Amino acid sequence: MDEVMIAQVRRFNRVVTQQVGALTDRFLARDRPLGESRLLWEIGSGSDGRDVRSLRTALDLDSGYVSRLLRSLEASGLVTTERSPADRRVTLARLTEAGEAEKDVLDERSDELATQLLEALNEGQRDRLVAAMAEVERLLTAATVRIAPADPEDPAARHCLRAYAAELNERFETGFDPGRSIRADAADLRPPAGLLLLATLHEAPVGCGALKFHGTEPAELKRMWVDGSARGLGVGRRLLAELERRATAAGAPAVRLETNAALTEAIALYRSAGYVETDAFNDEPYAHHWFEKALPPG
Amino acid sequence: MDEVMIAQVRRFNRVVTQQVGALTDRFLARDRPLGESRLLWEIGSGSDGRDVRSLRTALDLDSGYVSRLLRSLEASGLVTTERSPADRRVTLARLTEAGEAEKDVLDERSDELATQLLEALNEGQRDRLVAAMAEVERLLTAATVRIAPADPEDPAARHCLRAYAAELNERFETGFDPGRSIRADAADLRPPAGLLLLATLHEAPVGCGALKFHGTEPAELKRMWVDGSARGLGVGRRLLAELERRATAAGAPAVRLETNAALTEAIALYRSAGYVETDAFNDEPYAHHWFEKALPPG
DNA sequence: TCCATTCTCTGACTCTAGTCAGGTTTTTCC
DNA sequence: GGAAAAACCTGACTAGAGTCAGAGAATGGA
Repeated sequence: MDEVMIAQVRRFNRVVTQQVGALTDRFLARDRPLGESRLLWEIGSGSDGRDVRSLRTALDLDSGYVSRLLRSLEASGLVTTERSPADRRVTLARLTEAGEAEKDVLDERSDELATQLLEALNEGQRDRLVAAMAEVERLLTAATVRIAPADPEDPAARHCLRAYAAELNERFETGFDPGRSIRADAADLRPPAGLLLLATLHEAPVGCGALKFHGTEPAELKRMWVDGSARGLGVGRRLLAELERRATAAGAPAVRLETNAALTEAIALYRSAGYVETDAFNDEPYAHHWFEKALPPG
Repeated sequence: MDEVMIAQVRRFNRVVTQQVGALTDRFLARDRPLGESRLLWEIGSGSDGRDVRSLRTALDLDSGYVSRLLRSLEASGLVTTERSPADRRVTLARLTEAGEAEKDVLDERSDELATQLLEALNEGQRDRLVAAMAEVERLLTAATVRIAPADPEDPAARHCLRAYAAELNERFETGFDPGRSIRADAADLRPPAGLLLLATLHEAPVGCGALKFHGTEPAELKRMWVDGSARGLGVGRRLLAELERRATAAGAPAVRLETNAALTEAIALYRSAGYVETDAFNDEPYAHHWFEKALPPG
């Protein structure tokens, strides 16, 4: 890695944590511990109440700690809690009117902070700053996406596979019925028969991709999907590259896939990654295009 | 201010402080309180020792607190302190060999963190991230520069005025002797005769600019200077705009200035800000060009 | 010389943040 | 139905971060 780049990243980290980080904290904490403000903010204005479990994972806090913070917010009249009717073990937290007002104040202060930052700049600088911030945010998010194998029965993986099917059903002119399509069960996507890669951002699943191995025959690419919120971050490309690496490692001479004409971005991705359209190598009813890419010998 | 911009800045703040801030802290604190690591880092590798006072202002910490942190670092053998020979009230802190080694470890971890961030991206994304980070850093720094009037005898102002003279002396072919130039004493740059604006980044002075008023005659622009470290941030332009605003407020119909041909960036700035070259209106020996700009009636 | 100021240190605190080990109530799975 | 797991809560702690008042030594200015 280039030293100049590393130095730039470090300088950025220092400047940003000092200027933005410190300010943000100072603005958020107003006569109240920072933890409480953050929790207040995170509970947000959902009318249904936010379950404590999701608060814990979102803020990465100890369950006892969150419980105590909630008690304290309740004591100040900013939050109410109740047990969920659906599962009476889980607690739902909800902002009171005073809590909403307090959150609005935090919002305002946050806006104020941002405005103050922008005000010192002229219009051209402002535009460039905002554009650069968007770029940094996007790429930092992209850099945070982790790709790792997962079991197809794992809840996060199942979420992705369901979302995949739902999206196909929405986008295909004919809809999509998994029963009519060539099957790829959990067992097919689990080593040694195949494998499934999961892309996660923080703890949330944002994409997947799978392989079915066929010994010394080409491996089949399956279940490529990226969540809408994570598109444009290069997740698909990274999944594809990692799948190819693993196919090579498993001894496959090539990767094959079939796809539907409605999936234009996917097709563009395959082409730009070096996949070449070939004759149909199976009778998948939903497919319009078949692609193949030779792998370097592993 | 545009709502979209504000929203982007806020999103940036959230994402970046979470990802960068949290990581940085985690990396810096290794079996040692974060405060100590930060202090260790800030003391740095100067062979002369760092005076405790400057550490306090740099980290914005209570004097008692810093003292305690230093004791603790001393106890771990990472730092030595001694009284300054010049002023035996001030303490100088210096890293021991073990302290240097520890700082190197922190450096390495910081590099590692940056590398890890970049590694998840492909080459194109990496280049774009680094470029955007540089832009954000630069503009964030620019936005942090504050411009305010100051007394010409104030230490920070004197620093700027000295630096101004030193730079002219260096850049003018003939050198610069303030005695031969038209005078602008402290009294001339203090209301109501005139005024001095100071640009500061955090607490450090990085630029200045002054006006001498002449009743209903054009005001004279004097002592425009920007520190090398702050060039390219639009500080000069902001100083100029603010001086014009204040000249208008003081009832001046125009602003005039003379300048030397060696100061090419300054001349470019004046032209692009709407200044027009005129005949010589004084006999300043160091001047090659005279400019004037009409002000809107205040 | 003497008085105000500067610089640092110490002691005595407070508060926030966070951890850990149970314990209770529900729910789920077999 | 019963055991295991999940979700949350409480109590008891620890450590870090920081504040404040005051003391002592050195310095600078009148």
